[in-house]
Amino acid sequence: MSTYELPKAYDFKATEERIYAMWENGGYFQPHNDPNKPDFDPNVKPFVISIPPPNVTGELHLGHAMFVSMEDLMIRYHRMKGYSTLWVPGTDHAGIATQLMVERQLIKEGTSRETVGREEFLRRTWAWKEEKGGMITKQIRRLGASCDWTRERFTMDAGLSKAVREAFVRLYEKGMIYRGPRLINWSPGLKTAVSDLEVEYSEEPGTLYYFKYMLASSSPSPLPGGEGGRGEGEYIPVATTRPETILGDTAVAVHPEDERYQKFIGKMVVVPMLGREIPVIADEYVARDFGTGALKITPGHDPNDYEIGHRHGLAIISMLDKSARVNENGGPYAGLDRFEARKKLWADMKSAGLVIKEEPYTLNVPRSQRGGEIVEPMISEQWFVKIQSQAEKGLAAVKNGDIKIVPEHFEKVYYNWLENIQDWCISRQLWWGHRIPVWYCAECGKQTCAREDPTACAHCGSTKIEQDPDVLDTWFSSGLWPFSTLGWPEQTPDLGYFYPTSYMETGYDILFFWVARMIMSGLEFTEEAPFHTVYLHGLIRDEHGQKMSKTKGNVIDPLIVMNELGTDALRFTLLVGSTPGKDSNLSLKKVEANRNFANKLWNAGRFVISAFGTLGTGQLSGNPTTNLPTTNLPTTNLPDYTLADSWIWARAQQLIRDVERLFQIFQYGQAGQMIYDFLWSDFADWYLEIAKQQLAAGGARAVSTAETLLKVFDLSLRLLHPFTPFVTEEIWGHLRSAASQSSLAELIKDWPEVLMTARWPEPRESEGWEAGKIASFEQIQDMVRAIRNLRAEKNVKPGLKLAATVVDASGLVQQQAKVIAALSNLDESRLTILPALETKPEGHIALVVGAIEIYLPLAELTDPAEERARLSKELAEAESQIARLEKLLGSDFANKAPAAVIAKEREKLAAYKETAAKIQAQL
RNA sequence: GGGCGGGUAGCUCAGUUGGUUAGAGCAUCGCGUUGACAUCGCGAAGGCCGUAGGUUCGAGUCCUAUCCCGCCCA
Repeated sequence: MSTYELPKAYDFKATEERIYAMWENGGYFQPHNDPNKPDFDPNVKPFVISIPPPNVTGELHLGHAMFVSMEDLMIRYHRMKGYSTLWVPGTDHAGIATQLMVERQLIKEGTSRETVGREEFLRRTWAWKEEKGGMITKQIRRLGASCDWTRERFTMDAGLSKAVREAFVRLYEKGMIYRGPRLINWSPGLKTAVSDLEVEYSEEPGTLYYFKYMLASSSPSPLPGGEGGRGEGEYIPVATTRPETILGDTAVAVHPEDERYQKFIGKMVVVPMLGREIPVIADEYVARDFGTGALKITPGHDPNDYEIGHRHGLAIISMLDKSARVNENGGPYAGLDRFEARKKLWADMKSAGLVIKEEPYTLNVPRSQRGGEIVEPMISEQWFVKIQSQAEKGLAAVKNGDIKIVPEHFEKVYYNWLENIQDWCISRQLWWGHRIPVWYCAECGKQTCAREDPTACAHCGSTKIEQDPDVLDTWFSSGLWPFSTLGWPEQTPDLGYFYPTSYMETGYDILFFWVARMIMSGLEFTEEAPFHTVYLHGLIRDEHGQKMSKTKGNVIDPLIVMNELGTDALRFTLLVGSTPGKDSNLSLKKVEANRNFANKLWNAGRFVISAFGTLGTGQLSGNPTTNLPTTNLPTTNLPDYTLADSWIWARAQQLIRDVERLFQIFQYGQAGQMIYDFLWSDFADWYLEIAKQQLAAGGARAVSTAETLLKVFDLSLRLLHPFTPFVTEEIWGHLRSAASQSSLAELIKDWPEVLMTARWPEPRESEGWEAGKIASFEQIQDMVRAIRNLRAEKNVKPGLKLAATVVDASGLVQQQAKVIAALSNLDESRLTILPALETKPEGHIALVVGAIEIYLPLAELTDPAEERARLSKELAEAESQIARLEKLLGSDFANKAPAAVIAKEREKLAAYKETAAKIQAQL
């Protein structure tokens, strides 16, 4: 057997890239059962996730790191369970973001989008995409993502574009798409419409302006002429936060029951500075206690006013152009920017005596999600999807359980949104995106909407047709993602087998933007829910819970973290630090701790591997499978498994059950924590230390120990692999090859080539012996801890091996003497174990652990009074526990609690009683 | 205004069918480096689980009220 040497520390830099290439080149990311291949078996269950496509312009941030880690975990787990697993990767063309990026480049070159023209602009955008677009997917690879890159998609690919076209045409033909002038959110800088969801509202300090709406009939005005008077005469006081919109007012509204203003209803008032006369109307929408209780109505520039305008048949005046400058309807203010107009108009009104007062007010300013400029509600000709019927189906799918949302409380959020949904504005005045497939005829004026580009009008046959210049909202194509990526509208083998997909995993921040729209589109176009489970993760914040932002300077770059601490450390931190749907705070300290965990694992692996080298050509204990001894029963001609062997095995089985249970309820973080604790606190801290002894014993004992090390470590690595794929794969590979060169080769003969396709450890029922072994081992742990504790307290030199006398009638200590001696640094040759002891040995300090008494020759280190105090304190503690438990067991608890719970408490009581009695005897 | 989430150790957080001395990481304090690991080991200290009621044999966990903090929608 050759010696197997590994470096002292895990070197992730030398590992990750190599392992990833090995996986990808080995074809392991592709589903093992592929409907495009001849040996396809339709009975194998698929497990499918479509990646939330990042912006093709994007650079990796922690949000990406989070979803990649989470989805990769889900995927790897299912792959190991034997599902034919497919994770479809891809990117999104990100209309606005990408267009802006290319435009910026053009401006740098001293030209512009308009100058080069649409065709050239698109050519440049594609060129940019080809050159730089792969960056984000390379970065996703660094995270260890096991997605099938051979199936990578882009929303502007021919296939996906065809899907978008098909979807649009179908909706159009069903009458579910319409075009018309509506009040929409206009982004004046980008000069495009944006949807309601793309507007964010921020509270900002502003001003509430109070002014006079003069009554038109309140004659005679001291100054003749229709200039709105000089502020003397009858008027309605009105307050507004946006005075410039006065130019577009078409009514003043008051509450019908407002006594102050009832008399004005039906009369006309005069628009300041313009002299237009507009009516005073009554509407219950008006809040009497806000402002002056009278509301100016600007249907062309405010969503609520738009509604009111509709109710009352008011005129709609647009007073801003596409750059948000005042247009011809603003009279003398035409040409001014909206904010300049506000100032000038207010100044003019002031000199006209129409101003009452100004007061500070907190505004809710609508800002564009992209770029942050103030969005202007405006009337504009746009395309809309009638959403009502889709929304109803989307609601039903979750309500009837076809789709489950994790965590559950987001179902309410989802309902709330769909129940109040508005038609979706899908057109964008951009060049980069899927162009709206509608042509207008110059002759008959009708629209032609077609799957293939038409050459003539479908109505009159004229060739004078022109395509709508607008493109579709990027989310329109993203909404088709789960099925368009699989080939829809073609009935491809992939679509047939892998659709509907399984989980949709993403951040809760795009529940409406994306998840809800995918559900609606899926139901609309495929008549199936596109996935059965939605798992929403939280947002990643900095270590004090602050949102990360460039301005705050608290952004953590995942690439830097991976460079410095390793991908596994980052992944494990994100996965274990998160609970479904809850934001989590990331600190580099945690990542560092998890880097240490990877190293711990590495070194545990080194130890296990080193154990193989000590074996020589011993024989195996039997049952040569990956699934470990099915029982702890001894096989012939080998010694029994030791207590430690049985304990670690029982604990490992317990862990497998726990992990499985937690995975089923999406508690991945807790599962990861349990694996961590098992590996560190049980396997490394206790079992490895004991294994050292057992290996040193040589012979059959060493063989069975090495076997247990191998099997338990193998199971642990399998469980951990979905969390930290690189380090586990690397160690497992070494484990495999070292074992293959050892006398344990038989044990690994059914291991696959790589850990990522190894079988997931299946939970099995316990066999009955476990609880006893665990309890015994825990007694040993308690003893060892008590001795270590005392040694530390008394400052016993770490190198000094103590003699000891132990009183134990159960035989456990006798049996485990070596283990106890080694772990608590006792001198085994001077360890006396007695079933009973009449008198306390001279010069010793006593420790009591349950029924076991331990005497250590440390009296000279201790003041007898101090010693009595220590024991008294312990006695008091035990007695208070006894009192507590006796009270508990004397109460209704003993009648009403389940038997098992009561029994547990009785046992505790018995143990405390025993301890108390033993301590009593010392005093 | 409507809805949702949270307040647990100095810090950041776990704690999912209520089971009876509340856990982790980091930070703090002792002690310790000849072969798995100082990216480490051994030990210690630290919490009346926001507050007040209620349900229950039993509440961090369920209910009600209340105070803070955060988010989403209008």
